[in-house]
Amino acid sequence: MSGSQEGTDSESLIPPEVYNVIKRDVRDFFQVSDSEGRSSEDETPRLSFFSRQDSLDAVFSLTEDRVCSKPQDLLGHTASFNEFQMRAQEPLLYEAQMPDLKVESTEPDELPPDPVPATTNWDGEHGFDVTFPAAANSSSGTWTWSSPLEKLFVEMVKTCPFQVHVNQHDYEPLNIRAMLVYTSPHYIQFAVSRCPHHAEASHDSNKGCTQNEEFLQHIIRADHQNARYERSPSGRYSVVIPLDRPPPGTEFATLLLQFACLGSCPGGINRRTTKLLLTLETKSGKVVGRKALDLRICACPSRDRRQEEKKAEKRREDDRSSGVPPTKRPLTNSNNTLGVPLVPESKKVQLSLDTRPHQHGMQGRNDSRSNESFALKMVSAMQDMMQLMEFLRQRHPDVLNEYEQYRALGGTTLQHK
Amino acid sequence: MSGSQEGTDSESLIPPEVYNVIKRDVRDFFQVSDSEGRSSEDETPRLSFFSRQDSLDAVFSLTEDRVCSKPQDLLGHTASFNEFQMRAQEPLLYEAQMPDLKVESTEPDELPPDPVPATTNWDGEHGFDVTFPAAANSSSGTWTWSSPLEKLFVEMVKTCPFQVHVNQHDYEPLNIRAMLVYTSPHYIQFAVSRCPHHAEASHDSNKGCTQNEEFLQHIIRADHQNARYERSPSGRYSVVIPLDRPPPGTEFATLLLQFACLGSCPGGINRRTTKLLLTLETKSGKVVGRKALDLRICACPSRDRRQEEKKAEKRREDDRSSGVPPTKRPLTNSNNTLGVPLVPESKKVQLSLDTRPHQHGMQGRNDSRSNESFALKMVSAMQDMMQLMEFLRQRHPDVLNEYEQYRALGGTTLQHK
DNA sequence: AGACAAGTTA
DNA sequence: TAACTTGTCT
Ligand SMILES: [Zn+2]
Ligand SMILES: [Zn+2]
Repeated sequence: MSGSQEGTDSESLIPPEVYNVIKRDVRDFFQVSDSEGRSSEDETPRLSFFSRQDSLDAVFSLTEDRVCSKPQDLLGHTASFNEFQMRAQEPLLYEAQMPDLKVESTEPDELPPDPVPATTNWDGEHGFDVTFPAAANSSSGTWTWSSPLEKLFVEMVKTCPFQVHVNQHDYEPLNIRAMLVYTSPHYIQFAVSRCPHHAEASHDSNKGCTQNEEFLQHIIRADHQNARYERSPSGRYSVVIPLDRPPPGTEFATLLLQFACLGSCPGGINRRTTKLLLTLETKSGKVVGRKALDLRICACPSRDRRQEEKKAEKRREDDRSSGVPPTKRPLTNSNNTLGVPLVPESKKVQLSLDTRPHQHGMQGRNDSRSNESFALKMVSAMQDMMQLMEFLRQRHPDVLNEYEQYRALGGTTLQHK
Repeated sequence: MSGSQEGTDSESLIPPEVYNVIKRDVRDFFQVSDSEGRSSEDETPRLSFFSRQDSLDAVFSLTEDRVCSKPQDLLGHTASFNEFQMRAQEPLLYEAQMPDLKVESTEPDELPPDPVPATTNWDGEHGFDVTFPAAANSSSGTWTWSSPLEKLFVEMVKTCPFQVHVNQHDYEPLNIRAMLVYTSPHYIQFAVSRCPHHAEASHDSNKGCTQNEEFLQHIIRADHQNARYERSPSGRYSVVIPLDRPPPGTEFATLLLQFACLGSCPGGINRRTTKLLLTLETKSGKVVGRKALDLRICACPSRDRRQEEKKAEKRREDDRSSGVPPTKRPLTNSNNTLGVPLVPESKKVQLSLDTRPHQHGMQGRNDSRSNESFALKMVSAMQDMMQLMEFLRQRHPDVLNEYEQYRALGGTTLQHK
């Protein structure tokens, strides 16, 4: 622990409901465990904001150090982290808040390339969108789409149909590229590939396939004659499928994909959450649209969907009872607790703390508990830190690296334990 | 289904308790599933008496065809299959019944070699035995020995101490060889090796180890300076450790072993049960003692031990309520229902059916259910078939092959579905 | 679909 | 150690 604040104090100051909501959201967002990161079988995340050594308590006291060391009566905005998580999936909202940072309206070449692929939706001028057949949905067995979760659940190596919508009037020939990425900022840097077991040429799932060494590493398979399997220089696997024109009278073309590993595969995805990244590309490879879908490859799609939807319900319940409002709250420069303006570092961000009180009223219930405002302030601070990280990840991975080194060298403010 | 007997009939003729006990024992013994063998991820057992196509019902009607087609009032001996399974672990008993087939009292060279290693205990002239420290037992956490089950439960890559007893007065230098084998007759033919995930050189469990390609395949590791890792021509991995003399005043030497895969590893052991085979060998490699221990490598040894012991208790309960006596019953030529004398085929076994009524009284409760005698007869028949298989496996694998081909060609008596 | 199995997390 | 997760069996 650093400074004057004891780690256990931070917990005692927070009402348990709020504390639990914070814990829950940090866990889900980063996919770190309560005690010591994920199992030893994992790749070590390079981005170690919540490193192996940090218990959540330690992280919390760090937050206090940075944001709350001077007692103030901050009644910050209140929102749980999952709200932020949702925001990250809403580029339009994001863009509205940060006009300097048009993520998707410009050339894709401007985006941080391969190591950290963009996962924001962008319909583009072709009106790109992906939907699923309403029929057979949620009951068929081999796959099911959850609208409330916006998440697809599929069995391994079973064909799943994607309805690809592109403006009919446009006759430029286009491709769809499909790629998997990890959802968590901890893991998004790593390429998603098949586990050693399923990548063995002798495995059943590889019978009758091109016994190409590289192909065995591809989780995504396209049921299409002209599918082209690619491996990027950074090691990411994707498959490129020519976009067939929708049949006359139909407003979409159907894309057939399979996924050749389970989300639980040891040595592979290993229970990390994933997104399916579908990008619309010109024949020359220029990205003109993007859609990122949460994807879970599992043995029992319908059971797991039911389970996750129930869990999401419980989550909303907990939000309510902890006073954290479930409504989305756009983050702007005027309501963030970090004091770091939401502009890129290249534009001369001053990194000094800004601890001015925020004037936004509490949006949850305002009950009699004396610690409430502190607790909610904590939530806000954590939330902003996470958003900052996401921002850096997307815009300035180099800064994250720098930060990392800083921590590795035992930077005074952040050092603890 | 073959012949005049419908598969479903066989079930209806058997009291449910008895039927369930049969099913239970066949499943556990062969590790076949009720419907279609094990998961598709498996090696295909060459020995397919219960093949992928055979439901248990089909197998049952087969049994009737062969043994019970002529209605007879056979009140056969009654015993569940697990009794047989236990018998297989008792070579002395075995030998007493089949004096022509001294399994362990002769040169090991006479035994069916590598592809089917012997798993019978043999203390030999050195009084070879293996025990476990009584302390720390069942509570320590990383390993626990279950006396009732005669089974060792260990965590992966945790050191477990084996107390090796050898007559003190013998000064010949000896080795211990440790090897894993599958328990089920279906799988014992396959070498046990590490799963692809854990066999990757980059895996944590291989840090600081000889990065020898072969070593990565060894599940068993010995904490001993002079341990020698071997791979047999048939692909079985074992480790040979010089047997240290017991310290003066002690009657055993301590052998330290680790196991570098879980019993559940996909692409590896894959939930099949295993035995740890410890053989006492002279320096020239002659086997002079053997001990086979049931072994489960798992993440929660104590939980799983508790669970299996509870299950064994329930099993005895079911035996009792189904009228199948839990006592061991030696099988001899005079009480087997198969009509196949228990001598090797090389000694001119006639394979004709022998359906003479057996005079052995029922040993279980003799209640009013009309189907009881038929059901118990079924139990006997199945039991004998299983013993026959075990016998063939140990003594005449070539005959099993022949039988297999016979079935593959659609042998009339056995063919079904 | 429900129950079980077995690694992981709390 | 209990609860949860998630593949597999019934
Ligand atoms: Zn896999
Ligand atoms: Zn393994």
